[in-house]
Amino acid sequence: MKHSASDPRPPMPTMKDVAARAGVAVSTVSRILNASGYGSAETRSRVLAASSALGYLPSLRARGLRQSRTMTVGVAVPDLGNPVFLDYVRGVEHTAGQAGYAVTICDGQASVEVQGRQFGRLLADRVDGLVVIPPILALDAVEPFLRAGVPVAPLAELDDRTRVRMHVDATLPAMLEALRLLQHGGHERIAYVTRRTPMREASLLNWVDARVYGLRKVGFDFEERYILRVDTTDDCRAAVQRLEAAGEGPTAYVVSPYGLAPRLLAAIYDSGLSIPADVSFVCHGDSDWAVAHRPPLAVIRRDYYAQAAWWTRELLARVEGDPRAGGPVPNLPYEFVARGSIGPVRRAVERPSGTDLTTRRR
Amino acid sequence: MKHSASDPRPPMPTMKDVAARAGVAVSTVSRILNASGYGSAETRSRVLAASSALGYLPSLRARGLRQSRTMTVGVAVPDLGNPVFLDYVRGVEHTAGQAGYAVTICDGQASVEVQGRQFGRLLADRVDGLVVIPPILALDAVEPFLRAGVPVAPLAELDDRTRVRMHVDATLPAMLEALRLLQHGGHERIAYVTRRTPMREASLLNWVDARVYGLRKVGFDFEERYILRVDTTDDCRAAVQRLEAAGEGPTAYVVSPYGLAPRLLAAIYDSGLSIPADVSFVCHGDSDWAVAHRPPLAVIRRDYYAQAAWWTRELLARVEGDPRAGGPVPNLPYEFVARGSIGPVRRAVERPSGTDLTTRRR
DNA sequence: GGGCGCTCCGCAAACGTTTCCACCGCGGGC
DNA sequence: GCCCGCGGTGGAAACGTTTGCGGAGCGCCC
Repeated sequence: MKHSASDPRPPMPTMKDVAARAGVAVSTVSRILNASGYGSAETRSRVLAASSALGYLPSLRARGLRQSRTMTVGVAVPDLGNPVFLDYVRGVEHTAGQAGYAVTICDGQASVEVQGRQFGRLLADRVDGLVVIPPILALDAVEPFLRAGVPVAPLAELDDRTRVRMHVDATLPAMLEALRLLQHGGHERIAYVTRRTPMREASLLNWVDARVYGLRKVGFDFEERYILRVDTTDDCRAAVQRLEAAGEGPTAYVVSPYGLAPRLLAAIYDSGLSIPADVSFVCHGDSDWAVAHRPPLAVIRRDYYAQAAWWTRELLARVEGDPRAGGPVPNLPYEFVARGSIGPVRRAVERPSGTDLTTRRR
Repeated sequence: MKHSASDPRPPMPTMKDVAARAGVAVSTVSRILNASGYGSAETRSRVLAASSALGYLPSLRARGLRQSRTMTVGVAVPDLGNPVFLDYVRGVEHTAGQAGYAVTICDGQASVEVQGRQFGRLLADRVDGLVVIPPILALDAVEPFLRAGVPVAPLAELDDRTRVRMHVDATLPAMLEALRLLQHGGHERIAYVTRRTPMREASLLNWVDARVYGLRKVGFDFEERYILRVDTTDDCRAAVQRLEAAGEGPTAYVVSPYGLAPRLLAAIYDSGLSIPADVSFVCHGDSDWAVAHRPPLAVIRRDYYAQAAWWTRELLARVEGDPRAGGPVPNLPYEFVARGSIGPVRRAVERPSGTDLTTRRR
């Protein structure tokens, strides 16, 4: 596969060109451009002049080939569509950038295959390290990094026995706080809303329900019928209406993945319910939209930026060969923010189940 | 700057290793791994076996160095925080991926400097092409690409005379449609809400106000006092309250950059106004949140995915040396979606200006 | 005055690929 | 029987850097 005949693309100037123009050897150019105080003032200025005159830009490929290090780390996010992950990415970008590393963003697009391909590319590109934001989709594709000795910061614990990932979910205390507040307000029928089709199929038990299990361990248990697994807005509508029709509508909803919040919200409204009079509402992930909502939505939020920053520092330490233990993951700030969408239970009149709930708006 | 002493990182297997293990020359390995039908069945299987046994992965840096092409295109987005840009990115990712190209995402983080650095890196990395999503922040940093003959798809027209960018904003007809509907509903005091600090300072006139000017050309003119330039939620509150206090509150708001919609919404509610009874509301960029809102928000949306896909195809055609004119940018679908947030003007009673508008919620 | 160290610089070897060229054996057409 | 072509393979050059090594020039101390 060659270029078409018409290919007058002027090749970029190389170090040899600079050397020729300045009348020195390439090695001299290299050293002057890289080392800080090298060469006589005269040659240095000549080289610098030649370099900028030609618009010279060193080839990172050649450099990376020669040196072992590429000064690049990858960050793999499951799905850029979720703003939560953007916070992570920014955390990685900033701390890595500050340390002089470039960052390659890999958007997994919620697909195991896509992320797998990206991992392969990252490794083939010889990145110095990799930050993987949970949930890790292509878990198997992480292995080659470890074998090649490339440091990986999974932001999670890899359970070596089962090869599945247990996420270090520090939001549990905040969730518990929210649930306690709800219970205190008299709520008993609390629904937990999560994805139906998890991003990574195999991890259904370990990721999607991690919070449910985690909460069970610390003393809070959702009723099985109040665990709603939904994807689309229609799913939400169906789930809500089914419960309402059965006369056992929840008095509060806790929704887990960020993207589900607006969908469930629409479903609740479409069922004729109002917040917080009929149902209370808590979701994960703060945003301007949550604040702009009326009533403002109570949220559970966490400083993902700081979390990513910490892990990135830990990763870079390993990259630089400093095997400092790093210690346990620091307790990063999480927060439950109570807002107007939470109120005391008030389901005085159970509406007749025959009520028309199927009113759709366009 | 060397590695620390402890650096037992096992080097990744190279093609030489594979060759040695299979008992052939490196050139043979290369050809077998790349060309489709090469070599005797016997050697081929031996090489393949050796390759996978060693977990061999070709070094893209070396390959890119040897060949002129890197099979990589960059996509530069001004700010990943805006979901609109995510659609663009996905469009580029998919079409480029389908053509066998890898995509490097560059998040400009709404900063001229950051994007400038990223452009430099992209060029130093010798990408085959670059898709830049408007607004282009580091316009000057595009120049080196052109000089180096690297194709660039700016998704916009570059005005060679002034070196500033005129964005091809096909949403104008949709905006006009929305405005006509508002006017038809009796609205006369229509506010236009946009950023105060544009991402790229120099392009204030050319980007931020492009829509205002564009509309003026087709016959719609905003009053100057109704052009609101805001950044934060507090800005929004101040702007709204100032107009309200002066007794000249707008009866409709049209908000331009995506991120501003929820902030202005909060400001409107905080001023005690309700939608659409007091004011109508239209914003750019559809989302689940806009639909979940009550009333649902009218939006102006466009198929950015398709737009990005078209430009990517055009770019790749140039990369492959096919200088097909490509013709004019196809008319990509845009849409004005009228929803409940738009209603007829009804400001029967002008509320007394002494009303307490400063009620804040936490 | 000779050796020594220091600065400035050039040569050449790597890094891991791809690819041009040459070599070899072999079958087929003349 | 000879030559040509061809499939299979190896050797080596090249891509653009970095870097170890060594040579040249020069000042300085003993």
